[in-house]
Amino acid sequence: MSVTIKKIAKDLQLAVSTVSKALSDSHEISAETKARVFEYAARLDYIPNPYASSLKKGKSKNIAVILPEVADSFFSAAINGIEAVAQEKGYHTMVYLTHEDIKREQSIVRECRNGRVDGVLISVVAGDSLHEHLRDLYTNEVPLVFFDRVCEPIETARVVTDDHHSGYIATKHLIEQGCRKIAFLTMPGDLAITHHRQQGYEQALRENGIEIRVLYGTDREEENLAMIREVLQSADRPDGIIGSIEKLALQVYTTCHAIAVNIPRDVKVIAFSHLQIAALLNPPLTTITQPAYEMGKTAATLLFRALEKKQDVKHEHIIIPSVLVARASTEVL
Amino acid sequence: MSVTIKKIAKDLQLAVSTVSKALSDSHEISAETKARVFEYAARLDYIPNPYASSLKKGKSKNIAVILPEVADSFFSAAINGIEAVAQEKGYHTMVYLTHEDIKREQSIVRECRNGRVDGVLISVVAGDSLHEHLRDLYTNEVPLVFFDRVCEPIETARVVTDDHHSGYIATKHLIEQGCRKIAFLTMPGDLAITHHRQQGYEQALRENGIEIRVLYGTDREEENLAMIREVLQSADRPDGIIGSIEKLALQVYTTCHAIAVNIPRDVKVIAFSHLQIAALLNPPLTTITQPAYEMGKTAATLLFRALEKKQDVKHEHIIIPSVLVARASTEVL
DNA sequence: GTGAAAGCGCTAACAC
DNA sequence: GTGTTAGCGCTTTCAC
Repeated sequence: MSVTIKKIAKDLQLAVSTVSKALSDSHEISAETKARVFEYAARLDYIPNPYASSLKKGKSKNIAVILPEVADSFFSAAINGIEAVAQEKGYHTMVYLTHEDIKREQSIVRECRNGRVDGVLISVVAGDSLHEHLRDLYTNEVPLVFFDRVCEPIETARVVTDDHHSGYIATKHLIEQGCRKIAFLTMPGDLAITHHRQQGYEQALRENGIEIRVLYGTDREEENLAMIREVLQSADRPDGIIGSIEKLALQVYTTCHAIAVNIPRDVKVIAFSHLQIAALLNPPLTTITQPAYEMGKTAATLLFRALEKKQDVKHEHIIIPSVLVARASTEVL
Repeated sequence: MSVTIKKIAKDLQLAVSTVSKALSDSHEISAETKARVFEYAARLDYIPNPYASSLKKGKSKNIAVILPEVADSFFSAAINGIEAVAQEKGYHTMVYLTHEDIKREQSIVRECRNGRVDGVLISVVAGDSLHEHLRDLYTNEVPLVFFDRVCEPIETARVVTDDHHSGYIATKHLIEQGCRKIAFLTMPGDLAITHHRQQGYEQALRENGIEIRVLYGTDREEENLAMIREVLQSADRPDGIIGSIEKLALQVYTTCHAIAVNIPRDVKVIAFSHLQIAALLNPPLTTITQPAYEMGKTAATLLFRALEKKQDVKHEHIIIPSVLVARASTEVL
């Protein structure tokens, strides 16, 4: 068995409560006793049982990070930011992946409601508008922070990037580079983030009298590749494509390579992406780069404000700007 | 307050233990009572307090995944595999990042020793040979599985890829493509994984009477870029480079782009990498692709065998082969 | 400054 | 088939 307060108390001929207080450096305990306890605890390599104290205190020192997936470079970077803050604050990070499945999201969120975690950071699944499970968290007073993909009907803290504006400047960029037939490649469903990007796109097109053309991808890669191929080989092939999701943009690249459509000569491509190596692609990919690490860090910091300082952060809506990095994929030849 | 067994017992005029047994579907309890309990629990949306049961049962249903970082595509994919298995088994995944810092690794591992987690999956930090903290886990009977980066002196379950052989075939591949001055780019420190790759490299060179040339990177990107640049501009520039770490290989790409050294004409490049988009790079990068998702999944499965079936998996050393995918970066022009 | 005792929510041995 | 009870390891009143 591992060493407990009880054992320390017995060996040191002290009461359990005295040891407990000594270990938490209570002012009620004499310096001398504290020293004895600390020293002995260190000698036995005492590590407190987190469950006993969690049970008693009603807090776990755990946070949940619920993500659609982690293969994506955006979420990897975000985890980094979140975990960094959590570790600094002495919290533990539980990671859950929903794989874009609302059922999983629901059951995961449900499990977050009985003390296993003190707070939740979430980037919601795409494609569905159910959100009662999130509201329930809320009712159970588990602080909740949205980052990147928010669920708009739930009024709580959120950290996002300026998606509308990003969609707008991405589109303007293509127009400036001479594109006149610009397609917006996105996923179906009601993901606020892609909607906002699309709205920015549409606004820019409207201002320039250009026709709107939205293409929808699916979860299946082969289907997407076939669809993209068809579009690129069609008579009115777009001369510019905006990938609202990194994965989709890369599928455009794959297709172009496969059927020898030249980027940027035949079609210019810009992507919402967090890829570190966009510059190493063929051709280097113009990106709207989201501040993933920053967003993760900020979201976590917000959560800890709610947890530790009991501050109400419900109404904090933080927007961290993305930056457009122009590269060869949108160059005028 | 949230709903507890006590409340259900009181409302249903049953004993706490009866409710507890009913909820765990014990055969001691009548079907009728079970039904009443289940129904009422569902109606109140009862969620068991994990800490109470963990405290009592001495197990947490949590596992720890300790990684150097997560920005890397390899570890992202591995987390995916691990989390998938954990979720299926009803376990929770705690993710910890060491950022290659042995001190952090030590303190994280220490925290895993008092019941917070039932088992640990780890890919150890590079560059240091301290491992007493790992041995301690061991002594506390916390099952431990190494994946990818193992700590060899600790005799426990491990899931790795065939690094020696991979190093060997990577080198042979370069030789077959006509390279005669082949450099191995790696990190200093005693990481078994890079050592094995290096040994494979050295063996292939020895068999072909080619001189060994090992280049060491650091944690600082600028330093690496400067070093790589110097090597590429030197009189006896290598005609082939093996990146034993994905990041280093990409730094070679960055440098080549910057100083207009042509891959593969001037220098051929092959990398140990899990990049999905290696084919989209300029030029497409030849890789030794590690089965990251598989490795994560296998490691987790092994851990659960130890946890659930109490099987001794200490002596399981599973090797999952990597595959060489030849692309343009090693093409003969 | 220290100790005794209750109790967090749950489980499991044992009694009835 | 159901209830009583003790206790997991810790914190926190409240006595002394």
